[in-house]
Amino acid sequence: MSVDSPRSSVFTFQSAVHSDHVLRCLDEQRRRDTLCDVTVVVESRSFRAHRSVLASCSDYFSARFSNHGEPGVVISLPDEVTVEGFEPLLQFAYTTKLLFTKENILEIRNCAAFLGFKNLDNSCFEFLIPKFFDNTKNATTVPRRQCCRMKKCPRPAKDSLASQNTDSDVDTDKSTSKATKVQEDEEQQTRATSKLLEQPQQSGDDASLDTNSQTDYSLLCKYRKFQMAYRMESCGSETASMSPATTAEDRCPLSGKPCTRAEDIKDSEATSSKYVPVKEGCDTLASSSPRTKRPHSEVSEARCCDDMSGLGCGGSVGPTKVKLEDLAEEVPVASSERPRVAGTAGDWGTLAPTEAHTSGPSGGEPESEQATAERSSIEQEVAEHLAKGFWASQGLLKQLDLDINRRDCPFLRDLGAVGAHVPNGEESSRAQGSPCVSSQNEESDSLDTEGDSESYGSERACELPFSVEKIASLSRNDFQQMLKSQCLSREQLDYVHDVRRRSKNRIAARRCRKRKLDCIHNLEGEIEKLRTEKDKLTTERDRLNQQRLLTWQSFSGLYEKVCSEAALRPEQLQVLAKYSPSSCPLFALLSPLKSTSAQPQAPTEPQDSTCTSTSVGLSQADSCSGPSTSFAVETVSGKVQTGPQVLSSSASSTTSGKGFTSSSHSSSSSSSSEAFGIGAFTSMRPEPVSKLISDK
DNA sequence: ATAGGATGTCATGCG
DNA sequence: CGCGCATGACATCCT
Repeated sequence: MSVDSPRSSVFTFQSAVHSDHVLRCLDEQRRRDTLCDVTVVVESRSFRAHRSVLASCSDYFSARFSNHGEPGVVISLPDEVTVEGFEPLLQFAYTTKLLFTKENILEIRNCAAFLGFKNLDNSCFEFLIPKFFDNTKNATTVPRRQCCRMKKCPRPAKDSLASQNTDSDVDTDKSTSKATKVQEDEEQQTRATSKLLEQPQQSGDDASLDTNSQTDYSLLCKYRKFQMAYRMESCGSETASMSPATTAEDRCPLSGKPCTRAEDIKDSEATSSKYVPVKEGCDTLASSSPRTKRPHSEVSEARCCDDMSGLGCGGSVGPTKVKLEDLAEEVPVASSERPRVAGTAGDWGTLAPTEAHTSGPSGGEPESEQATAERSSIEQEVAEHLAKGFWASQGLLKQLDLDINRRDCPFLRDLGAVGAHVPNGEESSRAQGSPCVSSQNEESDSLDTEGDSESYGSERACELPFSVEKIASLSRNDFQQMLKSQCLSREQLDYVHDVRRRSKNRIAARRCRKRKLDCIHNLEGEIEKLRTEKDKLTTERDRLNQQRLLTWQSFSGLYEKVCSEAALRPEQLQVLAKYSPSSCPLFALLSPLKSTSAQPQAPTEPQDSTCTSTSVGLSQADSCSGPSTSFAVETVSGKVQTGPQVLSSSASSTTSGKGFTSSSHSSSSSSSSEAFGIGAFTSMRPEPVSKLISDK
């Protein structure tokens, strides 16, 4: 919208939300199947959509629709496109958000390539796929594709995934320009890639396994002195199990989907010790030039190095053809660099501990700190990469775009949403109004938890030859060995131990808090469950009461009928009542005689033996009602309708039945009144009564 | 300005 | 005895 001013100046107002709004409306329409003019059939599943939207996003659809002018067209996609891959893409088309998991990223990528989906930065796939699937491999064999692509660095021929991906990406680009023509090629690529990625896919399964394995831990027990938590944690440290939240909430900060951490965690043991210093070394390189003034390309390159270092890229990379690991291992951080490196927001070395935050509120299994750090570092790295790609693709990653908050980046926004600290030059998501690039220096000192001023100030003073995170992440033995290998002063030793203690404690505190939260959540769930159960039981009780009343009334009618037909005299009735439980409706018939109200308005509860009356103790019977009697009532009601054959067996099988029968014949004052409990009530059936009467 | 959440740190107890 | 962990308490920062 533009408005002409009185003077010839032209002002432009550009809505920042308009496009979002339009897209949102389109998505809404799609969901409601409003104004949709195409049905896309994928694997026998139909998706309604707008041709214009699809065509805008996909060369494939664009080409297809150009041949179908009429609305209401149904397009069946070839087998190469699967629901698993297409659905996220469709969602992306309408929401700009691509939800992916480690499991479906390949499928999405293949579908995107096939369909020529635009604006899905290939570098995302380039980055994500190897990140997801190659991490368990020897890190040094995994090239950082973004670097390598540009530099065409040599790759091990066996690193099929990487090379394949790279090649595929090229094809993807191709397909973007002429999707319909490269379908065959794409198919081949797809198949080849899938084949080659079989192994990685397994790692994905592992991840899911781990995910599942951790869903069954009870936080409630943790609450009780955290016993279970303790057990699970010790377990989780080994199995790298994740939280149930992950589960649910412990989703990848990038996508809201379950993360790949399990895999990452698994090899964290193997990589973490290397991982951190490598980053440092790389960062040392990266930080050798002024961060703020570095053009984006350089930033990316530096980042690329970082990323690569994370992967342990052994190939030559980018502008700095240095084997980073060697650098990190061999070059002790100079005192002049160290503080900056450590305190710099972009320091990968500070990443691991910081990232442990990501596991915090998202819930989940207490992980080993290394596992957490490692897993999180992957997530962070992925997020960072995606963020870069996002900004770059949006043309926002420029020095001048100081008003772009990292929050505007979907990846980092999500990352921040889970409480993650964002490492690197870009300050943490907490920082307000922070420019995504320009803040690198300004915020550099306030970044990492591990990089608090005190730590690094002291570290600077001590000039320690190793990083803080190394201090914290090493095992006890390794730590001791490292200390021995270094000739440290007393002050340095104290400081190192202090750092280690605080770091450990920090992580422990996180675990502790997370457990508490999980316990609270679990207890809430349990309360809700119990509440539901209570409601259910209350309803059941009411129903049973109602049924009991009806049963009692039915019995009363039957007894009355029988007695009237038999024309029993009051004495006979009393005799009969003598051997009947007070709960028997027979008493109702005696009420006129005894001038008591045996009333069914409050149906007499079948009583316990302790309150059974051998005489006509109606009032007693009333007073003996108890909650446990409802079962008996149900028994009665159930058997009343079962007929004589059941009744006879039931009566003869119960002691009360026997007592009733025998006493009726002997007319002895049976002391078996105690037997007139539930069973007695159960045995009080019309048939025995009539039999008794007839016997009489 | 203030409340509340998140996080780090310290002290303490336990294994 | 040293160490790691769990946890309560407190401080600080941030929203």
